[in-house]
Amino acid sequence: MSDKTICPRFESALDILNKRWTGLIIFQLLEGAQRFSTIESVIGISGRVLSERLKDLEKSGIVKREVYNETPVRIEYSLTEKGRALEPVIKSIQQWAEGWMDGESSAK
Amino acid sequence: MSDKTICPRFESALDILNKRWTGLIIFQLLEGAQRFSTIESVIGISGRVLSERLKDLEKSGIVKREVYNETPVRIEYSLTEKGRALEPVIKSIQQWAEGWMDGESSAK
DNA sequence: ACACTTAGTTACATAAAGTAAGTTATTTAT
DNA sequence: ATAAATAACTTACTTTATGTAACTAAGTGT
Repeated sequence: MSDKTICPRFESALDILNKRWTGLIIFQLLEGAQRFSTIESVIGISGRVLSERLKDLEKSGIVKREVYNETPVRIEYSLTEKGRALEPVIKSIQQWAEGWMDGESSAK
Repeated sequence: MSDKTICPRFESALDILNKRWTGLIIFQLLEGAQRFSTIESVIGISGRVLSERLKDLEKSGIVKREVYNETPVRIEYSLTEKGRALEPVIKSIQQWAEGWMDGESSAK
């Protein structure tokens, strides 16, 4: 009731995007549908958190989960239209990174 | 030595941007230089974390800290050129948010 | 001396993320 | 038939990050 918020939509967008790993997951899925274990090993996230993030992203309509009954089962995650609409965001971060980051040294 | 990274610059950019509060702090500073207590109350971050974030952002050259010896002392934080270069990123998030988020319901 | 203001910091509590082993279901190997 | 393998998770437990609230330092005003 006293939650003053400077820009509600922007802030709820950040609630999603500003979580650890979300950016990389979306970046990775922009390459196309991928399975759990691929994402896990490519971006180096733990299975526990990847599972959690994918559920969050599915719930917010950014990611779609599809089951293929092959053997062993294949489950693929891909971006929805809403998710693909994030491409300009990712691209703008990339452009900034190319212009201003020096690959090596950084915060951490 | 085994840290496979899909895009080093992009990932180090995310190391900074993808931290909680960083997006909002930059959004807020795009309005102009501001003091600690203003940022703290406007975005609703705790002093402990704000202090930590501002130091990180200063270290990565995104934010500049300036001391004015008035009384009581006034300290202003503002964006450097590198920081202002993030405006397109913030704008693209805003555009996405306007097109795809519905102000209210969202991931918690 | 005492209170007030800004800009922090410190100590402690809670929440989020990392690690590694376990689960379920199905298939292939022995 | 039993054992091992694989994918996609989940569970239990540890470590790290964030939140809360009280406290410090320096300068002014009363």
